Amino acid sequence: MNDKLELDKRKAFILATVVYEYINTAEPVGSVTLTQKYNLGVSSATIRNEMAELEAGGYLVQPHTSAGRIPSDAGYRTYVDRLMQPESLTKDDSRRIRDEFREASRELGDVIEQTTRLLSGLSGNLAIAIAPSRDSHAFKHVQLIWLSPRTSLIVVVTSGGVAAQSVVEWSTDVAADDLTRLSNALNTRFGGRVMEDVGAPDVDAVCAELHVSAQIRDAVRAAFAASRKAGEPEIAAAGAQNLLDQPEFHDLRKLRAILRIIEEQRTLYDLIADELAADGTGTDPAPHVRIGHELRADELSECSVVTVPYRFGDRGVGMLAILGPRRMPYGRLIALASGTARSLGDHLNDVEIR
Amino acid sequence: MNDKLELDKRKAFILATVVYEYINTAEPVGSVTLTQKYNLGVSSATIRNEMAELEAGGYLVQPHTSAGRIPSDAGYRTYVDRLMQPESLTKDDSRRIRDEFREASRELGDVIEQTTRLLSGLSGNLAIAIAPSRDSHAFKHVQLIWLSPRTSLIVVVTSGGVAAQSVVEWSTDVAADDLTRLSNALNTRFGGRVMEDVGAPDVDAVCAELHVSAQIRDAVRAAFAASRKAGEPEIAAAGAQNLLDQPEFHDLRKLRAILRIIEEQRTLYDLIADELAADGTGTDPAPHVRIGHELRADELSECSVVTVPYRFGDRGVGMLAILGPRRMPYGRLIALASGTARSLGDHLNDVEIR
DNA sequence: GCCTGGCACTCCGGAGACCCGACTGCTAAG
DNA sequence: CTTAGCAGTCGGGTCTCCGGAGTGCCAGGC
Repeated sequence: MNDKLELDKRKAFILATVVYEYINTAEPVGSVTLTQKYNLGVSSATIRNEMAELEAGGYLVQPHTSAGRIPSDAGYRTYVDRLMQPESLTKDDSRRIRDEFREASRELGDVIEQTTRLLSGLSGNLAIAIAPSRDSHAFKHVQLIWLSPRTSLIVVVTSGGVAAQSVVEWSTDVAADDLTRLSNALNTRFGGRVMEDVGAPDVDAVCAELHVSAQIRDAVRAAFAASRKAGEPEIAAAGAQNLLDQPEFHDLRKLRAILRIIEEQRTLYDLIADELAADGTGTDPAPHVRIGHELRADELSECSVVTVPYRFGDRGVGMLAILGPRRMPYGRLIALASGTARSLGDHLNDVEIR
Repeated sequence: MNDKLELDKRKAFILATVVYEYINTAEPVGSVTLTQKYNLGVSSATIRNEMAELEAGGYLVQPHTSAGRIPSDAGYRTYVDRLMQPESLTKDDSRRIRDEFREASRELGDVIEQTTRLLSGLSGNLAIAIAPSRDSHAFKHVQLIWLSPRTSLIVVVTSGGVAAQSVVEWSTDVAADDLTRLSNALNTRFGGRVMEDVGAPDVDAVCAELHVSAQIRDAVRAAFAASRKAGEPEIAAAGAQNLLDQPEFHDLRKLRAILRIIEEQRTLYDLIADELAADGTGTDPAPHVRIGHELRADELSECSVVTVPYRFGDRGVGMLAILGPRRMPYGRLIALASGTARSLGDHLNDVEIR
């Protein structure tokens, strides 16, 4: 393999055309097809020579002798990075996106799910969304609310919104005043802190000062523990059945592997999360494409993923992704993902989200 | 078809054996196989005659001439209702169920999901769970909490727990006293009501009495709307990839149809919800089996579903289900579903669930 | 030196042809 | 009522064959 192979204008055009044709037909493309469908001004023999060189350069591969060529990972990569012309949203698509978000839910989890359904429908592939993590949020407020002598409500609020709330039942009567005093003490003590810094010992200290019963102390502890756990990533996926249409997934073994990955949210999350980390603060919400082995997962060696981050106010950065066969219409999917991410961000930031 | 065909002892045994054998092998079963593997005391010719009668009676069908027989819906039905011997949980299974719930989450949604993963793993089929609906819950408490001059927290509590909470931002300063007064007024007004009876007009009336700003009124309205919407059914499914192992789903068209149903939670819910309604208050948590066309969905004509209700304190009745090919090990799956439902119910009722 | 027409070669995949095996239904006899 | 035996049916696996698509290479032309 000669990695240094420079692509002259004609080679570039041929490569682009092969990729384009293969994406549309799912059939290996040969030199004659090329000369017939696209006017290249040269004969098929010349194309053959060029294609042989492109194969030597690692951009194309032959499934078997006497078949046409299909793009390699590197071929797709070059296509996406340098040859493809960017597309913008069609009128129809952007209208459908707008309409969808016009009546979107106000519940973060619901919005995420709805977005994946939308994006999988538009793209005809599997769509994935992860919600911004609520890590590193500032403590804002805690309140113990008297409901009845034997029941109370505990609410913990962080900069990310209400992080935990629960109704608890006491075995003995509790006075409203005591709850208020405890609330105030906790608030002064924890004000300005980050959630990670509020541990069980801190809660215990305050409770001890006020001679609060063990029962109440445990309940408060649990509430804080839950509010820290609320930072767990939320993730949604939709459109798995779309993948069945693609001939590359007609093989049951491959299909099974993919389905397993989709159901294991952990793997799915990891798949996209490194992109999140790489993106850092995500000042530019640029779409990223990872192709085949770049995904570093054997089961996904025939897949590509388009990811695009979106920003949700002070809650951080979330991620939208489309997973499909390597042979995907990159231009269109990038436009769709970007457009959807933008609308999703707008929706989240405009509307009061719970 | 002669529906009145009475099954004498031998016919019953043959039918049971055919179903059993087909469940285990997935191959149409013929008369010779039967005589060889099970000692019936008669020759294969006799079995052939009997099987022909069973086919005439509608219990068996032949995929094509010169193939063995497979059970019809009616055949499975008879097997499940009258011929099959009930199984109980194996030691191993019940241990795994117990272990799983020992460290189960305290979040209802999480528990539901975890349960489907457990049940799909144990059963090797698709597992579905729906959480008890929170419909018809009693209003308990509403509280507007002062966080800062420009931000407040609104919490609505129903008999089902915290139904809605949100942090709202005001465009003008708000006094803590006003919030307390409004909270008290709302509580006295709505105390003892059912959530369905608390509409926007009621909220408006109280707000008007106290001359509360439109901004606050709208926020309270939204909180109540959200808390009514919290009654929406929660549903989870896991184990779709298990279905790929079954030869009946190797046909891509069928597979696609099934996957679509699984992803459309609405359909999935409907599929199981009528069972919920039929079960009523569910005093006896008996498992139900629906076979093939009994499911009233063409896509599922080759599937069966085992459902079993579980009770969650005063929140109502939820449902656990296993969906798989008609050719499923009914005895084992019924035992698994029942056992899991029991443990799930115990867990939910013992632990303080948020 | 690059392009092109032509030719020989390769290989996949679909269409038949074929046979084997697994059943059944039926009949006649015990 | 049961049984052995037999003829008939049908699906599915295997084998062969052939056409089509495509390649690589070579020799000649611009």
